[in-house]
Amino acid sequence: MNRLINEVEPARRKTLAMPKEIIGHGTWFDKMAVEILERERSLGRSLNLIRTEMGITASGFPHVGSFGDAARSFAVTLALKAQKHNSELIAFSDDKDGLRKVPAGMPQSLKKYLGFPVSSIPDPYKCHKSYGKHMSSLLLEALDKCGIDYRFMSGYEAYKTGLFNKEIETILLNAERIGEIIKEEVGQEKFTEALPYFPVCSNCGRIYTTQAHNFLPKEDKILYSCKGMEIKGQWMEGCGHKDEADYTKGEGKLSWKAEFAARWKVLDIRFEAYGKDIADSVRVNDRICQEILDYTPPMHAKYEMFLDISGKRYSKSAGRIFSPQLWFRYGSPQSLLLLMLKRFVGARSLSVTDIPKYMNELDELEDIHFGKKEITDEKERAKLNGIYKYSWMLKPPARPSLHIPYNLLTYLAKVAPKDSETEFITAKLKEYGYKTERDSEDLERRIVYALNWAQDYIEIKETTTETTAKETTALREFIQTLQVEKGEDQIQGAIFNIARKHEIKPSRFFQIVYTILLGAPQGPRLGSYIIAMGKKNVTAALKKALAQG
RNA sequence: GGGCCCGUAGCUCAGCAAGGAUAGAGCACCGGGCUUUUAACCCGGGGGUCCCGGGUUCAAUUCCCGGCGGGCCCGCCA
Repeated sequence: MNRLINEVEPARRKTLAMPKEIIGHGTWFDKMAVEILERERSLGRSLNLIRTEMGITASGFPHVGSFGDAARSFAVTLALKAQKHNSELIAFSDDKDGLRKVPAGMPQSLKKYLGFPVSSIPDPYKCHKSYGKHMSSLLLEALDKCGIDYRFMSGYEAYKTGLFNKEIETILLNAERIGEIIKEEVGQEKFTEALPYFPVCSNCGRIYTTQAHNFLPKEDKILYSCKGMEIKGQWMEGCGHKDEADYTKGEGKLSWKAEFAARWKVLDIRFEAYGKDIADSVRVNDRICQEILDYTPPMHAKYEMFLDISGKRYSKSAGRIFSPQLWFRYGSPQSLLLLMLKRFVGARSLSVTDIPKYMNELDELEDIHFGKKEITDEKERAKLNGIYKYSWMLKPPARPSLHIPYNLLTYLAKVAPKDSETEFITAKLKEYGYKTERDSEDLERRIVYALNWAQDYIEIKETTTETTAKETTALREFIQTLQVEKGEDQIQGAIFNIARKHEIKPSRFFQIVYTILLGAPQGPRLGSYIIAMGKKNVTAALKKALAQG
């Protein structure tokens, strides 16, 4: 093959060396699907149903990171399906986990439930069966909104119904070796003594205060004592109770250091992505899965955490929650999916202020998808088009939508007069030549995003500005004129005339008026804006500014 | 102590997965157009040792190794 390339003239090399076939939709996910299939084939496992998995945290508010896990895993499932293999995503709720900390913004009354499994804590908002259910459903709502399809499983139910019984037994019987594996991989010695299982204390109801020290295989029982544990730098005191737990009845759960392995084997999981914060646990589980449970663990993909603008990680409990719901206030589900899917690796700073970028980028990708924008490189085109399709979870719309730059919409939203925002914006867009009658539903959604944005992030302040005596006189005259002039053009013209009459550069005079009305040195065409805003309001604002200046 | 990510235009970044021709975008800046200067929009312009050094290759911003600089994660639980 190499020789052949060398013999042809250089200009043709590319076409010969390049024509590697584009895999699937040309994205990372398609490549991953191929790798999974190759791996499964070489392992000789059945390809009838290839399962991917994600974990749902139920102990705190879901944030965009948890959402990303789901979006990426589901994209892999879709890629597998695109290659004609049956696949499904398991959404496994970690609702048997204990509450470690009361999340910021939640009632302090929850403190008494610290250490309790989140599925046995009442929902403080009273809309769900439990605290855990409330939290996990927030994420599930976001998934539904984005068209992410999954099979839901509850950890609490799984333990209760004995789904992991056999694996728990194997793990407990091999606890010593597991303790060594953990020590080898992460240097933690705790499990060389304690069993990798947390019983729920039959006396105080907490799960993280117990230590399991003996396993009685014949009776399916685990002996424990409720001695307390350090969680997130805080000592959680145990009640001192000693008892036995029956693991077949779900009277406890496996530690994460061994639970994934059990899940992978029982559910026959072939792919699971994970954030780098749990990389150690995954490594440990991979070994336990292979060496103890005799099941080759799923293929993995590791992704980075999201950072906020100051470089700190988005934390579920730090009160800086960037939730999917927050995103949907300013941007479409597809724009969030685009963020998650366009790149797999790499840390990313993320701020709400990035949303407009992704909204615009999605429009650009849509242009490529519908052939409105030319991309000469075939591979590049396939990839961008693929990302677009995955942003729609492979169900892209049949027709392109009406594209309006996000910043234009927020700009219009900012200056739109109260109570007639949509009308004002639509009228302006029409004036700029946009075909607003088309796709009015989509347009309305875009306007709502922009209005939310403007409301939350752009402060309109009527401000005063330093003016010279000449300028003050001019402003007074302008106020007078406003009482008389009726039309947009007349007002527009009057500004020029008054400025010239008082020997002020029109640009300076415009600046003054904009600053007073909008708090910014420029803005929309004033004649029409003043009409839209209402002459009374404008007059009042100008008078106020004069009085203060 | 262990591991990971990032370093591309003045700023923010894309491109890097499966290496390919003059390396892109937004913002900012400069010039022009849009019924007489302003927003939006459109057209044009300047601006880069793709962090440094090796290696692989016909070909490296892209892959590999080693530096330097910035940042993150884990080291209890999850």
